[in-house]
Amino acid sequence: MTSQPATGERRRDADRTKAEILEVAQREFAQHGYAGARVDEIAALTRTTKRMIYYYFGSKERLYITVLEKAYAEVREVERTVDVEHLAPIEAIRTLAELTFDHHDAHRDFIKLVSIENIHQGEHIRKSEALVNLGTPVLGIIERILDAGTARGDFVTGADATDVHMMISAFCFFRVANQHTFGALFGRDMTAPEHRARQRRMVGEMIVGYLRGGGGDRA
Amino acid sequence: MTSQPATGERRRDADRTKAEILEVAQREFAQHGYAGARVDEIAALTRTTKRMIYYYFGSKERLYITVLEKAYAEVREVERTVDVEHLAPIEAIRTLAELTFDHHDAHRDFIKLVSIENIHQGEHIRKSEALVNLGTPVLGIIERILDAGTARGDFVTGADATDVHMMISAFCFFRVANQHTFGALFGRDMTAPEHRARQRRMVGEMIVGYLRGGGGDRA
DNA sequence: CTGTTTACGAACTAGATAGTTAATTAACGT
DNA sequence: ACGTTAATTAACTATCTAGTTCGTAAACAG
Repeated sequence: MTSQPATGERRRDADRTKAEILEVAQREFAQHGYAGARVDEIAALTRTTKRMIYYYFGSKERLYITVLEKAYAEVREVERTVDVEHLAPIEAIRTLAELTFDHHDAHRDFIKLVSIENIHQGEHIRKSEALVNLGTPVLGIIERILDAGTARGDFVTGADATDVHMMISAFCFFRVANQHTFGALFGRDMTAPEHRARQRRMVGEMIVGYLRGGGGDRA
Repeated sequence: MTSQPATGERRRDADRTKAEILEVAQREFAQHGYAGARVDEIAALTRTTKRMIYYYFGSKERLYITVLEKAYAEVREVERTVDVEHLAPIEAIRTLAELTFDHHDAHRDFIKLVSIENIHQGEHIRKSEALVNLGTPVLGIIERILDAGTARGDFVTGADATDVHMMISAFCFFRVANQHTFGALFGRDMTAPEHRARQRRMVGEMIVGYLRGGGGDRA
């Protein structure tokens, strides 16, 4: 019998140490911003020490970039498994919008990281080849839905896939990202349960209304 | 003849010192975030010293809150002078959306400050009575447009003013706030001139399409 | 012209913070 | 069993940063 406990609980385990650091770092960066997050605090919240952060990640910035990469990788994994193309175009785009809504609603930390990265003019995301090189599958999906819908005559606009993606993302992102200032100014927590279902319907109606051309003719 | 120069250029001028500090502070907070902004750097970029920042504002946090208050005050001033209610409901809401678009497009620093404030869970905005107490006039405007449109039968949805405001803001805010990550991932600078006019039309078509109920019936 | 107030600047400080050094020990192949 | 390497710890440091101390002089009222 060795000193090693049963279920892979080694005292020294590079993978689990790295994973734990990343998990805590994600929370801390999301909560305090890049400059506001403290390496000491991240270390204190793990079962390991600050030295390990530098051992595995080299610097605060590289740790942050790794957190970003991991967060985006998870998003892409979800997008990869989305299958809405068996639906009729209108239902397909509506479903995609609702899935985007659900995803944003469920991944608050990711949204904060994206906000933070934009405050810093995307200087870190640009340093990550992993992020810049890989495109996202979602644009292809939207493109095909748009083509099908236009062919059928369901969609009147010659809408652009990137624009449509932006429109959907904007709605889903905003209600989570700006919940605090919006709440303070308008006295409504957009992310509260009582608004969720209604707003989820809204994204679908918005995007379908737009694509059908309901706002098109100027009169 | 005194030593005082002609055009109000006194060597000591509390108002202009305060104003200069606020102006520089806004840029610095917007560019680096709350924690990332440096009081020393702000001071260095003014014609005065760090001591003056503490003399007039007391602390980094109070300086930041004052910057926020000033930024919001400017927005409210614009909103206050908006007059779209003489237009027919559809044109009124479309015009409001386009004005919101223009305003967000022109006030990048404001958008960054709002993003920063949300990263900090709105903890500073809540400390400002000036911001929490005063509502915004825009909700009233939208409400009246919605009522008029519903009465006429132009708008089918019993849409809520706050929701509509959110939908418009989301689109206008997102394309500016997230331009860097979006640009890095999709290779398109949403805020580039060549996309501006098209996206401006999009907001209007989106909101009108939604309010007319173009995405409503599920089929 | 003079005393008081308001505005200002230079230099300083205590504590925080990213990053390091160097010694230690667990794991693993042989 | 044993030497090598990978993983880990504790303590340290140089620098930065928000906030302060103290002294000075312009502006202004009488």
